[in-house]
Amino acid sequence: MRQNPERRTALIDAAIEVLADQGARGLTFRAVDTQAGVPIGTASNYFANRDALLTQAGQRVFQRLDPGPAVVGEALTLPRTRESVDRLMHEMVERITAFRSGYLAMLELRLEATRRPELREVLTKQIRDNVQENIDFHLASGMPGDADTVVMLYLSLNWLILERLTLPDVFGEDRAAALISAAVDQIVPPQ
Amino acid sequence: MRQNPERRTALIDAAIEVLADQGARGLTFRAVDTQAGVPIGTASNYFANRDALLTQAGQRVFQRLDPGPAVVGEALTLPRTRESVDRLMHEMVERITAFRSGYLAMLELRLEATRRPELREVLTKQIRDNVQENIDFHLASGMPGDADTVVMLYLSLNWLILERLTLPDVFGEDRAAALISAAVDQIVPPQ
DNA sequence: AACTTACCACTACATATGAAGTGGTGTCAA
DNA sequence: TTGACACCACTTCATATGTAGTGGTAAGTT
Repeated sequence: MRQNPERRTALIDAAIEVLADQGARGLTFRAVDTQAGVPIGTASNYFANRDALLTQAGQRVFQRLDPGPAVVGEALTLPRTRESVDRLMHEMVERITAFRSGYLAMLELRLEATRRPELREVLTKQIRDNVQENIDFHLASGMPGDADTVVMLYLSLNWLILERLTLPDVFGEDRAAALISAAVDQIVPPQ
Repeated sequence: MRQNPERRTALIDAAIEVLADQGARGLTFRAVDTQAGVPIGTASNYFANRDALLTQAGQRVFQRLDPGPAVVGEALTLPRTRESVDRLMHEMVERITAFRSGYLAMLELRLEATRRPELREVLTKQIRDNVQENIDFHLASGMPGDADTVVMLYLSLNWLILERLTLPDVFGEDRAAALISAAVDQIVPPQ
């Protein structure tokens, strides 16, 4: 098992692209090698088997989806209004939508998780923590709404993103943007 | 190309199971033959290629998810209250969740649609019509809420189902059920 | 400066899996 | 007897995996 961390990360990122492009079943050592532009056999030297590749890709997607301290810090300076929530939700959806391959890879992994208990555990923990973080942050920020509000936004906006990334013409570009605001309007309680 | 319609339907239903079990990439003629319990080569005699199998599976899932006149008729006898909406949503989620393989197959097809324009068109039309039917039905039923209400329920409950079917332990069984009601509470306007 | 050790990139091979398609045979019914 | 279908076998092709082996480079040692 090789150690070089940059190369390792590059391979995992390549794996994410492969997942998005070709699906979970298309994720092979060779496909990752090709995507990463490294010689055949390299990925095989870095990961014991496909499972390792899958779980590490799952973790990496979350790592890359993390908004980072800049965004979080900025959010805390906003007034505690529904308008601020609206703005934050737009930002979040755009940020996630922009990482198309990551989101699609995540969906592939979810489906793969129905067949692989180990992967399922890893993903369950990640998602659970992620939801909880969102709830904690929302409550700490003093924005209007409770834990259920956050969960509802999580549910509806996730499917909205899925819809945009898989069947963009179901709702058009504009309608999808309007639906973000509609979600906030309906879900976040008046102050 | 063979004609026998029962056998054809049986093969498409087998394809749905294969999609759910093994993913889009696992959908091969042989896998369908095996799943359907027919001799190798049969599916190949009924469908010109994989694309035909995929698109027909997509249509079939919707066909099988259709609630049927009994449910629709009953819904129209309900009082026009938020409680009725709550009940209908529970029914719908249960009905869809019960057809696990169909829903998972649908998700596989969505992801596959990112790579296949033809499939994408078919699915886009199906989903669009489906959403529109839901809106029309809701408005015709006189239940509280407008078109946006229906869309929001569509978004949030779909992701809730996805969560239950792929990572059931993120929200437990009970919490998931409670979230259906929470969605209705937050999204359907007071009367 | 020469030697040693460890790590890594890359290549190549042995093996396995499984898919597609086609053509042929048997069977039943009109 | 002719046509449609079910079933089966064989060929061809494509692609995966895991591992062994080769050579290069960098760092530390004597």
